[in-house]
Amino acid sequence: MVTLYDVARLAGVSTATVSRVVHGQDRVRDSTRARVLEVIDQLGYVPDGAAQSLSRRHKNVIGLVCVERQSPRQQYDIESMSLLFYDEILRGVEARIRHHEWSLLITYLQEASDPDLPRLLSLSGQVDGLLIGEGVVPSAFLARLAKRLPVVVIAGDPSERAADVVTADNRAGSAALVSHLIYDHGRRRLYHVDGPPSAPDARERRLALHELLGAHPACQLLGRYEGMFSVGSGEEAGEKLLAASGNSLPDAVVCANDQMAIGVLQAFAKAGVRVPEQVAVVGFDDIFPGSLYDPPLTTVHQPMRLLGEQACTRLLDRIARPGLRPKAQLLPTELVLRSSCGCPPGTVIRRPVPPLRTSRAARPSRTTPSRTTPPGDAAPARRGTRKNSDASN
Amino acid sequence: MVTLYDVARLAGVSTATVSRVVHGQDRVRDSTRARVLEVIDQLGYVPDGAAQSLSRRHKNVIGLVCVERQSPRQQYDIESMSLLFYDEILRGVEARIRHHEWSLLITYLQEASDPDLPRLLSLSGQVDGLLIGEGVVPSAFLARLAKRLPVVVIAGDPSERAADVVTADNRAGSAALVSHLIYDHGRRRLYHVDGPPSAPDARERRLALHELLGAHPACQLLGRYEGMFSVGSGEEAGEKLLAASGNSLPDAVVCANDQMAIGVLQAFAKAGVRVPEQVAVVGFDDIFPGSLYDPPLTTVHQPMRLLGEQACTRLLDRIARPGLRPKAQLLPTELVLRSSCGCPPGTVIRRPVPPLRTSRAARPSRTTPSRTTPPGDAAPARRGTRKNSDASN
DNA sequence: TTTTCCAATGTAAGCGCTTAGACCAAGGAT
DNA sequence: ATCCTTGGTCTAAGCGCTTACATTGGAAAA
Repeated sequence: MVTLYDVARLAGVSTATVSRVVHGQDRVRDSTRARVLEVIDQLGYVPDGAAQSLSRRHKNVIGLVCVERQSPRQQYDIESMSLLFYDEILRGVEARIRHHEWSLLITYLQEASDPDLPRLLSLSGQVDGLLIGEGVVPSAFLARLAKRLPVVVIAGDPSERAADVVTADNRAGSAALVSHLIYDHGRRRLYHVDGPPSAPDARERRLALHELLGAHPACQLLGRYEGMFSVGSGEEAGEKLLAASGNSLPDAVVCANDQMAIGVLQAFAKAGVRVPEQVAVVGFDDIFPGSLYDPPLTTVHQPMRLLGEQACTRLLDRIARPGLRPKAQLLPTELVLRSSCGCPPGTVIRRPVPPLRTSRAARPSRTTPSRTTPPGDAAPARRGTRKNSDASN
Repeated sequence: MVTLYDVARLAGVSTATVSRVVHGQDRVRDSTRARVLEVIDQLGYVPDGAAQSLSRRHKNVIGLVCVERQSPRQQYDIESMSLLFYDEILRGVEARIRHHEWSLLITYLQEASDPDLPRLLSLSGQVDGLLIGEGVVPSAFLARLAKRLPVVVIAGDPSERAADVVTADNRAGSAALVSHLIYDHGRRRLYHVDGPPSAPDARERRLALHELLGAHPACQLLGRYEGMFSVGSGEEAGEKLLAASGNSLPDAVVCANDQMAIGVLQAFAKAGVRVPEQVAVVGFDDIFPGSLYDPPLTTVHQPMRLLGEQACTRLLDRIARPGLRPKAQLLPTELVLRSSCGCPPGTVIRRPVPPLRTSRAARPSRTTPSRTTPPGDAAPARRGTRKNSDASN
């Protein structure tokens, strides 16, 4: 291994000078610089990152932790689309750091499996800051991590207080989508394919649905299935629903994400149920394949790439200036109207979703909230175009 | 920051003892261990990765470099599916290192843009080994890198000698697909939508096509379009073809990858050309959305995840035992028959592609080869099921 | 000429960790 | 009683780099 010393010796200068040449900024005589540069090139010297990190007091590396839900089953399957989420986030993060001299350390964790937490801990020794996807890491553990280094959670629970959170405005998005179903299409009898209880985004979406339902006595929730965000569980939900409801189908099936909506679509197709004529089906997230199904899926676009970018920006900021207080940042979503909701075939409308008027209600004090917002507050809210919305700080 | 010294002092032992406790293996009296562990927990001590890397003589980090073709245009577009490739590779790599204590540093580079090479170089100072996607990094530079640390190229030119290469058997896959078109569907007049000249995989695929064509005088190549692997360029290829060929369409369009095949499909759909009745269209790679188009795309499955896994395995191996000589490893592909090739609607057949009999011809001595294999050697070859095939070493 | 000043360069003290080798009891063998 | 072991622990020398501070040798100022 070629070290700084080797270069210094061969160039007949001190290590300090070589270091200065390598980093360019300091004043070094041109002739000296040229000589050193030549030796560097000749020897193929590259500074050792570990030594640099140790000497400066930071590593210039941030960690991205992707918490996968459940165990990965099939290999190359539509199931793995849940990872699509992280791929996009990754893209955003990468775009953000590309031109700064930061590196990205990436790790995938199984959902909250205990043996993984130590991995997270040791990871925290290798980076200057941590980006954690999904709010699945226990809050207590998060607090412990956040004490050591800046942490920002992506798509986590916006009421998390230990660390920064950057997440889509799930509540507003869900409200807009359900409003569309109720007001624009007159769908009254809804069925809910929910996500796992541990998922904070599913919770926000569910809350919005319930609020809207509460505000409209004419509407009713026919039932609920607790899925796991996978296509398979969506299919099961569809089959169960079909078996249970005989010939009185609901007007619409509201799914907590696109994968499950696709599963429902598949179950319906298999049973010969026509969508949206007999039932509307809507999802959430706007994953790419959703537009390719028949009928194309109506959904809410979650700005995943932007999520990654913003989270990264925030993290870099916190690393640069420690001592900031954690805050939650809500990114606006977009209603994506295609035809599975009842809109005419060929429809492709993207409609920005403004923050809810009572967005403060999205951040209840501490405990898991249950219907904190009084009914009637969750009106469609489809004017204005304010862009970002900080819930605090 | 809490250091080893802090722990040692508080526990009343030496740093050596603390270190031994942290790493578990050495003999430490139980009572001592317990005391140290307690202090560690109380202080929330986590070893500093940089210091560890410096002290042991390795970092336990491997780098994954994804070389993106062209500049990323649209945001959330089907175009970005080229990245799908890396997402799968990433998955494979991650799966491989998950249970060993390695970390993954990931970097995206613009195709061979000069200012990026220094980034690669400095990256090489932060890792123990490098995985480089696509054979787009200039071979000379690769050699320079490989002198410093183990490097394995994923999906690169199998004739590369400076570094290890792990790649799909593009030639065999392409041969199998074209044979299917010619023999099973009697398509004689072909049109080729090729990839960029810099892409080694496109070259292998092209070579197989030409060999087959050369072996069958009854078949002819009606034309060729040089695309850039994007949907857009595929669309353009389709339009150009339509404009040029009037009402004498080719029997089949062979595309160098799925994105372009999808583009062609879209152009044909727009013009009312029926696939596969009027023209067959086939792709390569088996990206996920291909199965969702109408008609579902016939293609060759490239084991991207496996590629990542194997490449990683090889890299780890080389890191463990330096001094191995670089070798190229060819991974088997799979023919994926759906209906865009002329197979009846609903067809879904996956057929393993055995290595070509003359697989040695796939590794010409040094220079860019041109038709090294004598015509007639590229027969359909559809028996046998040998699994892996090393072209050398 | 002497003094002053400053650009250019060198010296050396860490950064936090690992680990070879030294040291020390406490048995066990002789 | 003396000499070896040997398990448990400590000492201290690095790992390769950065950087505060010291040094040096002109050029400018006096």
